[in-house]
Amino acid sequence: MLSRTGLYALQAVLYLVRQSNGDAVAAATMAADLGVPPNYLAKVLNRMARSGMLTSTRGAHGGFRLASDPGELSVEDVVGEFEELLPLEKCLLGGGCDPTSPCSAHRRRVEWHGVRRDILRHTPLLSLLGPQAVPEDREVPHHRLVESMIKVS
Amino acid sequence: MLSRTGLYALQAVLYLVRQSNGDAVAAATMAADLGVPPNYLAKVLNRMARSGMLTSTRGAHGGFRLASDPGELSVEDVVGEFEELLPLEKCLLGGGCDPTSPCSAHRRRVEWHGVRRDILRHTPLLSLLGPQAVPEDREVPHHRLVESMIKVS
DNA sequence: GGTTATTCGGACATTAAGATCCGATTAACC
DNA sequence: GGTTAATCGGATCTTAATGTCCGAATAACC
Repeated sequence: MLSRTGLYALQAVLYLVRQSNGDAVAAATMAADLGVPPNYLAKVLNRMARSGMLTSTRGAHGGFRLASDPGELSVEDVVGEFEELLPLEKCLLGGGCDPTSPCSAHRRRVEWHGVRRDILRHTPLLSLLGPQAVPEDREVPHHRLVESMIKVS
Repeated sequence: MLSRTGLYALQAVLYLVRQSNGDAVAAATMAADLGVPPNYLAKVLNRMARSGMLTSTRGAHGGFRLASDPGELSVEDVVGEFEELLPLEKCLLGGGCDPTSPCSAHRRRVEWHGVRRDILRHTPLLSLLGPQAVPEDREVPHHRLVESMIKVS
């Protein structure tokens, strides 16, 4: 469900959260610490900087910093930039139902899409760092979980 | 999370469930009805036949049939064949923790893997065909859902 | 102002998944 | 037994994601 790229983004942000002295971190050191491909991580970081999630400074002592309070971030905030799952033209069951009056299976897929986004949006980034930090842990019906795992698009 | 191939497998089995007269269905007709690439679907069906989920008969009036009662099948039964997500050598947070004494983040990932499999295993295939057919719909903690979406391996 | 450490971003390479092609085999039907 | 309709499975092509390389820009420090 998460692309490798999205996973790198998540790792990078979590890394910066754990660093949390004010220093910028160079892409190369971050990559070495995380054990991920340095040049590719650089690209991912660059993209995150352009999207406003990180700030970057060039030159000596440069690198990347979090642009905002990580306590405010959701998983979706981090990962959304890298996950394009928009179109839903085709019906899972193969009926040629058109977008204006979709069949029931079709409608469910659209729902799933929303469910997934919703869940990622409502999950605080920091909750991934430990079981202690999960505020308001809502229960989700079992079958919806499966639905959210099914690739949309 | 589901590969496209896994999705094809799911579509194919659901298609056969909905057919449900005793006739075998040719890969080509199934592909046409579902709107998926015929030659590729043929390969997927072939693999399912070899794994024992479908039976295949060659020649005229040949094609594919379900090998067993679909009511007994879980989503995992259908999809598991196509989803290899085994190794977990590396720790998400980059600490070089070894497999014998993994760090807490590492341990969580192992959990996630199990959670995902468990969920797919406990979801009846037929529950995907409509909201009516979901027996014993257990509730799952929200954060576990997110964990299960994070790509394992 | 020169040197050094870094990001920036475009061009290119690699890889795995997805998809296609086709000849060989097999079963039904005449 | 020949024809037809299907699976079988190996070889190959395509595409998108991932990953590498490198020159240019830029900021800190001497």
